[in-house]
Amino acid sequence: MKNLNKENNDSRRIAETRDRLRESSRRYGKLSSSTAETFLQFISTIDAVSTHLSHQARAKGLTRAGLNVLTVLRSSDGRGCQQHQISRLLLVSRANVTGLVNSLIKQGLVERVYDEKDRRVCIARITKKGEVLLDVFLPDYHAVIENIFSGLSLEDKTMFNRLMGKLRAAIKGAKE
Amino acid sequence: MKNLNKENNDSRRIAETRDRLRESSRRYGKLSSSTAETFLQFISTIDAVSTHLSHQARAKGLTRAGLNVLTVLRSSDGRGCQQHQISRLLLVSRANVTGLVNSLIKQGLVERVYDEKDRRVCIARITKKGEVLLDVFLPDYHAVIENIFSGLSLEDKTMFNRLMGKLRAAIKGAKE
DNA sequence: CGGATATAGTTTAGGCATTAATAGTTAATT
DNA sequence: AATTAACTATTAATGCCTAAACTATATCCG
Repeated sequence: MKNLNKENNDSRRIAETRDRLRESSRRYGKLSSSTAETFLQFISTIDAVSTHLSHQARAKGLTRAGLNVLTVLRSSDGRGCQQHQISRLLLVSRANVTGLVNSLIKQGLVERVYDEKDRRVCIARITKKGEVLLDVFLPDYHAVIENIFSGLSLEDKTMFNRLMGKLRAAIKGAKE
Repeated sequence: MKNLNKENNDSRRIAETRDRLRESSRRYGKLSSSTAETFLQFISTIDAVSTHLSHQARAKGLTRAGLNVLTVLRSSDGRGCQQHQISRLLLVSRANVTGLVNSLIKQGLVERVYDEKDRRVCIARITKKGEVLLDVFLPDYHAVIENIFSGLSLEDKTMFNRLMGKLRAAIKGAKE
């Protein structure tokens, strides 16, 4: 019953957003109705996926941002990473990495080591505790992701990838 | 030349993220390679679209959050909206709406009116200045959105909508 | 009527993200 | 060798976002 209400609310919410978009499209004439609908579908889905994954992480005391940093460090195999590398890999600012690493250190999941040769850089390294946490958390997290895409056949996924590539290509084109 | 480097960097970044995902998939065995790739494509595209749209808005002194509030208020046709309605429509917390409306008021784009009948509620209403701003901004913004999806045919868009619906359905199913 | 319950909005505390300014280190140039 | 430029990381200021606690008002119902 509760779920039914939620579903109805959600459908109505999307419908109202659709109405707003259509109204704007009509007013300004710059947005085709097909694009408006596809944009709406995209935004709604991003919201849903993003919220779902954040909740999964939070339930285990993690955040998606912290998780991203941990997986980067994990894959560096003990050597650790310079913070500006993390910044580049995750497409976030260096200042943000400083903060994320600070909070991971506070949780004991990461440690900082200073480079002897180049004294500008410091290396962030995942701790044993961090590795254990990933081992416990990631299998469930991956299962959640697998489930999100479980409705898509292999052909669907190929199509999905192709469509996503087209969007990124259009954006890349617009920037040049 | 600058663009070429950027493109290469971006491709390499995505490739490295792909490697990390594959490594995790192998380690834990819960993520199929097709899902890992599709998830990567999805996340990368969300990043690109989100950054692109935010920059467009910021270039005109707007934020996407503020823009969302303004378009909701615009569509209420002078009557304005209760803040909790904005919260429900945009899927953000009431506390967040308080902050967003505050900052829009500071910019003179929105005003608060208090309800005589139910003294708990206050109505947020778009000002003339806010309407003018939308009239100036939205045509360009819509053109940007149209351009993002310009590579998709009508069939592509239909497929896109269908795939997005499947993702949301899977999430809805997981919550029940 | 009057207490329990629900609703609307704000405040507080905290996390993630940005840009701009800064300090310290290294590299390049002249 | 000294100056200049580039790079790494941090800090400060700002904005979006949340959950939870709080205030005030409205409604329900025994």
